[in-house]
Amino acid sequence: MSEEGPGGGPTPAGEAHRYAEVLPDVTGLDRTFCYRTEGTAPPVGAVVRVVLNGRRVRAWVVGLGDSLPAGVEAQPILEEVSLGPPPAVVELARWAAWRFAGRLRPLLIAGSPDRVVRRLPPAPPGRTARRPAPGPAGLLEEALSEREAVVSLPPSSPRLGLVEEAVSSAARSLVLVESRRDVATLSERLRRAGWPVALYPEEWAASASSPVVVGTRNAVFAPGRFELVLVLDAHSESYRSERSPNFDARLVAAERSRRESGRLLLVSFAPPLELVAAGSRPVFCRPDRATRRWGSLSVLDSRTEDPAEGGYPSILVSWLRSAASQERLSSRPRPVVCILNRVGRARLLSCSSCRAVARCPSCGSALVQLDKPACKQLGRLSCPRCGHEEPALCSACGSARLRVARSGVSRAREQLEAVTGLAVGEMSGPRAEVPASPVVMATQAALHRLRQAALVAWLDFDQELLAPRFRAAEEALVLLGRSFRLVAGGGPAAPGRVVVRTSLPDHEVIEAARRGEPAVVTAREEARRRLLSLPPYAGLARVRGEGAERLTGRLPGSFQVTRAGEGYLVRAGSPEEVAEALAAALAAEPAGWAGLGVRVEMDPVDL
DNA sequence: CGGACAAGCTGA
DNA sequence: CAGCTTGTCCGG
Repeated sequence: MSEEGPGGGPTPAGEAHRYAEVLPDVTGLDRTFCYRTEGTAPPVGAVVRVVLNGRRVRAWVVGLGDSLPAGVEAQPILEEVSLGPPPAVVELARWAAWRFAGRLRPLLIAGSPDRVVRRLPPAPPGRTARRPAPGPAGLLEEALSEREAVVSLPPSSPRLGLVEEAVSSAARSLVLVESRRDVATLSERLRRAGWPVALYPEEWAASASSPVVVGTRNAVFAPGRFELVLVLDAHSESYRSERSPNFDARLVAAERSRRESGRLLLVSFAPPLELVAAGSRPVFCRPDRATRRWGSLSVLDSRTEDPAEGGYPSILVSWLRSAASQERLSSRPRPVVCILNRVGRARLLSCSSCRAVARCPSCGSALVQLDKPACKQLGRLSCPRCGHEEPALCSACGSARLRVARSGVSRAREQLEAVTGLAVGEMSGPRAEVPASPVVMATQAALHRLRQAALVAWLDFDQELLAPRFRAAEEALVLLGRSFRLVAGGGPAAPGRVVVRTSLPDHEVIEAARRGEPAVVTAREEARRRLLSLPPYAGLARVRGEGAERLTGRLPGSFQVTRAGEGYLVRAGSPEEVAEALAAALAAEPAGWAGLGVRVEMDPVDL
């Protein structure tokens, strides 16, 4: 906040405060203002209506006091509109705004009801469910005796029993899941098992007192106090907000459970280093090898295959065919899924006569060939970075004979159809329909869209293993875990198979998935990131926008600032140091966020 | 953000 | 110079 709130110090609850510090619900205005309260002051967090600069706007009460900053004349609060986040959640949101160097408003929105709530319903009677039988080998019992713990279970472990066991250990639990779909399925199952469940944010009012609250990332700002916060699929990137402030619900959950003296339980088949680094939280996993296994992983070494097979080795083709024919006999056939993480027709083209690679004349990156809906004119080349388009001709020699050096899904679909003799459908993009064909050629979007698969085959897993991002290994392991979850749908009687084609069959990601031991990856990552001073052993932030230079210029000399694309990368010993320095630099700015025009991305993922 | 108000552009 | 666009400033 760039302004002083009303003074007067802390006053006992219920006392009639004369002034309220208020944050208007106005984009681009991250300042608080003081208003007069009439009668009983609204509580901190309440949504009120005030007149600001002649317009009536909604605002949150973020503080209360009995005196005004000098030279300010306060107008009255017009009305109390709705309940909002309780004071402790407002404080949590303030912490998150600091930690992720962003504005408070989006976080208060995350913690507020989506429609007007005048009063909270009475707390429902205690749980009506039976006490569930203890889950896998007392694993959870041990984990639940810790303040914070990580539980590492195979991707296809059933989750209802686990959630029930966890939730029955606390009077009130917050369960965070990665997707809306998970909210729906998990809450429905819990209700069927007799648990009173509130969905966040739809049942905002009920979530203030319901014994179980289920929601996605924003639910970490749900009202009330929680004895237990349970985060499922804690490896999921969906816990990180992609909008500014790009808060990470896992870190906010950890902060919240510390503040509320509750427990935090993170469940994941591939716990990221950030969550387990340096023994910060004990990790519990199944003690025996057999129950730890993820499933059957077939690795195809692309270095030893016959080049004449064109990337579709005969053994793979026979697996695809037999899986497809087996599914044909089933009453609910599951698709056989091949994944190639490249959209479009061709991702790399070179000239057949002069061998020049097709590159963008303005930015230099490799030109790609996309499909019908994505490009205006079929066959033209386009630049994925700057959007430049040109005809499919070699810019060096003018030849029209371009060779596809690396194909995308749509070309791979045609090739796969030719090589297997089966009907192959295509699935790419976030809202692609699930094709009816027995075989599906897809990008990784399929891992989220499909519920089940008979087989998942990664046609070029090198691309994931060697992706130029520092979290590539962990991300690749998550992709394999998700693949195993897809093929596990057939139950123990019909175990699915995951196939990986790679030139790196001994890569630690492959080994971790084969043995069901994500710690193999974590151990390597720990060493590497320490060596390279990468998170969690450093704090990183990307600062972009007009004021980026100005803001980073105000950081103390101990901060390493480098240019990164159209922004600056700030590096220090820890994220908290970066957050603190950015907050200080911002406080020196008279107009705050609004006047400066900067966007800060804390702990960026795409580096 | 959005309104208020000022300064700049256009056309008869 | 009215009438409109564009820019800048500011909010309790």
